[in-house]
Amino acid sequence: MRRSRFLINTLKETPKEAVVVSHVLMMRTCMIKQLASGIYTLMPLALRSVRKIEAIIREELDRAECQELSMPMVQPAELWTESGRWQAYGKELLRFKDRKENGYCLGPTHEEVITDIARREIRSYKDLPVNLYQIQNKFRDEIRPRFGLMRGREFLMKDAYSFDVDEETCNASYWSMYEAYKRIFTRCGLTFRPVEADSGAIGGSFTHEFHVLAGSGEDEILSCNNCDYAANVERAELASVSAAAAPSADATAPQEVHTPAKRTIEDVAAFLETTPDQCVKTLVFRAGDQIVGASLMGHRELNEAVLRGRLDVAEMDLVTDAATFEKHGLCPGFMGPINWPEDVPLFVDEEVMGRETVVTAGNKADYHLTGVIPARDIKATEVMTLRSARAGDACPRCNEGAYESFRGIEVGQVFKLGTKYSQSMNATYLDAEGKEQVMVMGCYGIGVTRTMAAAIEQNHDKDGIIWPVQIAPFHVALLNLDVKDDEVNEACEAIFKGLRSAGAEVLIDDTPLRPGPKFKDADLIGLPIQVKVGSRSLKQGNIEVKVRKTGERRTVPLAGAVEEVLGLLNELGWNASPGQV
RNA sequence: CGGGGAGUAGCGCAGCCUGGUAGCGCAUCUGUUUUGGGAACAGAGGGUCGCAGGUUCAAAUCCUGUCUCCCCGACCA
Repeated sequence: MRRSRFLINTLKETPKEAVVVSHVLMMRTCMIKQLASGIYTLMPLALRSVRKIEAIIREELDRAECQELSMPMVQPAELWTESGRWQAYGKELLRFKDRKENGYCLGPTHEEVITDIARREIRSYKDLPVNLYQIQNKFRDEIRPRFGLMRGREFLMKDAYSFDVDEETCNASYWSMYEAYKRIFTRCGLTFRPVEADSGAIGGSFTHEFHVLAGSGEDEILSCNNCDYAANVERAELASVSAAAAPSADATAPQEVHTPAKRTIEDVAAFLETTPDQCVKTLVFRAGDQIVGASLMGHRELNEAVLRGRLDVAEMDLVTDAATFEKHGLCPGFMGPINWPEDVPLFVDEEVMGRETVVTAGNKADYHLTGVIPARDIKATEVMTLRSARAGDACPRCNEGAYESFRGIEVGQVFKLGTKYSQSMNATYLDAEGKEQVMVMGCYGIGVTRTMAAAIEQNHDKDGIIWPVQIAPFHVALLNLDVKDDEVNEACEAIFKGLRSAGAEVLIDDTPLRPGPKFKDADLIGLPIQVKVGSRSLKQGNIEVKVRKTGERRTVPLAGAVEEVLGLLNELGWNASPGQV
């Protein structure tokens, strides 16, 4: 493709609405154009990369014996009423009516449609298992679309659905997809982690999320450095802490210490010449119409979701108003589990009870207590796991490793659905005894456009994108530095044809710009290999090759240029056969 | 939905307070000179100032309403 014929207007300046790197770089390279909030046109450059990702997905799913189909994006309300989601899905489901006043929605996902297909077409256990997938635009009316393609309202998704005769074969389908996903993201040239996730409302099932690791990721992931366990920090399990032994009868009582104006854990710890992990902090929340306290060690963060779940409330806020503190005799900045007001339930993290002695506040202005023995002194309404896991915590699975922390972008999820939809929509088959059975389902999603955004989040530098070769829009940027020089033009043409006949995709910069802007643009667009042909080095019979990722430059004879580039592309993983990954 | 910010040329911005009919940089087009890490000069095109009312002799500017976009939070496959 000739740059002079390719629709791409790069920007020197960053459009002000873009705040994350993938959004900025996609705007600057003319990959996407915003039409409305969370709704984008994929320009030719972006679409080429999307097609590469799709091709990898198709190859790997075909290998896993999945079948591609295409379902309508517009779906009738009746199907959603049948599954119960017309009510349950909420405002994220974009609904509308046709001229006959019939209800429709734009598909945010396709469980209803695929289950309808399955119940019509699959009648016998001999027809199972089946795995059907599509790659299609989805629409979800997100509360707050943001970050370009990272969280759009309309986005390209691969969604697959498996149907099995029972739990056991469903598990096999699930793990087959899990393995396919690992191959897909590996082949996309991405660094990722499969992460255990919470099955949420659908009890008894299991699910994994696939996260591309990137510092800008929205999710924090904890991963064991010894075994395979990895989980979103919100639901990472913790090794339980056993309570400390009861103290001897003659153990000393807590000592009251004057700590004027030392309100934060850091201040108190510093003042008392100790560390936050020796001090107990206590927070007070309003959950509905009740006030509750929560105590945990000072270096910990409270897992609010756990406390909300325990209290069975959807919302919970930190208490900040003086009136409430006063009403319960609480002293902000000096709240502790000792002398705790009886009318306020107090939940204490088990880690606190595992300590022999701790420092706490004493519910008295400007005073803390040292030498508090939790087993003797703290009267908890309930001891439970309130703390969030964090890097360094022992792994609860293997009991040998410790957690490491990563930031990740969720690009895929595999989910064992069980019979949620097959039950409600009556998707059944006849087993070998002629008895009617409910199919067992799984669903499997990959955010294709989000994967592309995540690839950029993970692979860029200050100059621009650094495309993994497998999903790069083109493989080579061929820069003609002197379009008025016939020899340079001929050399470019020869390299262009040579690379193309070897299967490499080349974007040849044949514009009459000066070399400087061409170099800047090539770095910005970030194709894996740059080939620079100019009259200066061509006089010596040479051209220059640069590897975008490493910055390495080689001067090579024109005659060997094509071979050199192909070699470098292969080193970068181009044409790696699927079996090698 | 709560809080904050912004809509003026394709992009980035100034002008608004103090009303007088729109400007700068980049980009685009023409020409000349340049040509290996975002060139210089000369010229040109392009904007109903988000939209609708109102005040006024006169509105980008003041007032009212409204729409859109972005950020933080809540929420979320």
